[in-house]
Amino acid sequence: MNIGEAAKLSGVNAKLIRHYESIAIIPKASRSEGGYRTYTETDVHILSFVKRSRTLGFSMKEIKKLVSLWRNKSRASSEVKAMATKHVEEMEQKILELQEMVKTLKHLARNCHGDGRPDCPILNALAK
Amino acid sequence: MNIGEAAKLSGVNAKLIRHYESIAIIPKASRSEGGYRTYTETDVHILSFVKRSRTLGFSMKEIKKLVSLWRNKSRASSEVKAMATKHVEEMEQKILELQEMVKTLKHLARNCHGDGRPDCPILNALAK
DNA sequence: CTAGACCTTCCAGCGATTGGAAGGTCAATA
DNA sequence: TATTGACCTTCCAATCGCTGGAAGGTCTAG
Repeated sequence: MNIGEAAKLSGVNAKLIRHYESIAIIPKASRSEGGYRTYTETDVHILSFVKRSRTLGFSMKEIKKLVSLWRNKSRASSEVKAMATKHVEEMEQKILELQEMVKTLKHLARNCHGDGRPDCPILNALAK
Repeated sequence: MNIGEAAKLSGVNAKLIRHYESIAIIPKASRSEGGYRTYTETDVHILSFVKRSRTLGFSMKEIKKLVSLWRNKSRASSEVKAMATKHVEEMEQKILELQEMVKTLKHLARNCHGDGRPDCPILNALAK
């Protein structure tokens, strides 16, 4: 199948598929006589894998590793689990940071009358 | 004062100060005879403002607006409050997404024995 | 007078896309 | 058969918020 159909089936758009190939996330597609990239079910499978990994917030670097672990039959689970755990920790940290920001801003917004009057507590606080 | 001292006082490094000037977040600094940028207390104040706004996760575009609102005496609080509220909503959305990812990955990791054995549930799930 | 600490501009890269331009290929219809 | 138009190709540029380096100018202390 051509890139368009692979895109449709995997949910990864054609532009991005080419990009993933260029940064070696996925193997180089074979080509038709006319120079079109051709894809198999397996390729679509890999693309779906990449997409789902992105959905879970893994970086492309991590995904590259995950894909290679997945493509290798060995599939040593220890490394994968370590990556997942580390990633979870990073996301939990990020959540804490965001929650802190939300808390601060909500507090500031509560004290801001939010009308045309000057003297906005939010700005005052930012200026500290 | 020179850029180095302004950096020290504001907590924004010199490179970034120049960058902020180049994208018009802060006004163009006046120059000494030798061509060095010179800063006042007020400039440092603005830089701190920018830094604190970044800490709270505002985008540079938003900060540009916030700085101009802050520099204008009028300081209509309605606009600021709206920005803050919108930003809070976006962050809360992001938190939900991250929590969803964490939940999924934690679930997967729990079922992964994490040793040398092949057949890793995390990879299997990603491949769906 | 010279060392070295500071400053200047410019250019290039990160990560993960997305967009556009300029052109080649393929399948169906006039 | 010719032509349309959907699809494909490559390459280059932009996004965002920095960060780094190179090559050079300025300032101050010894």
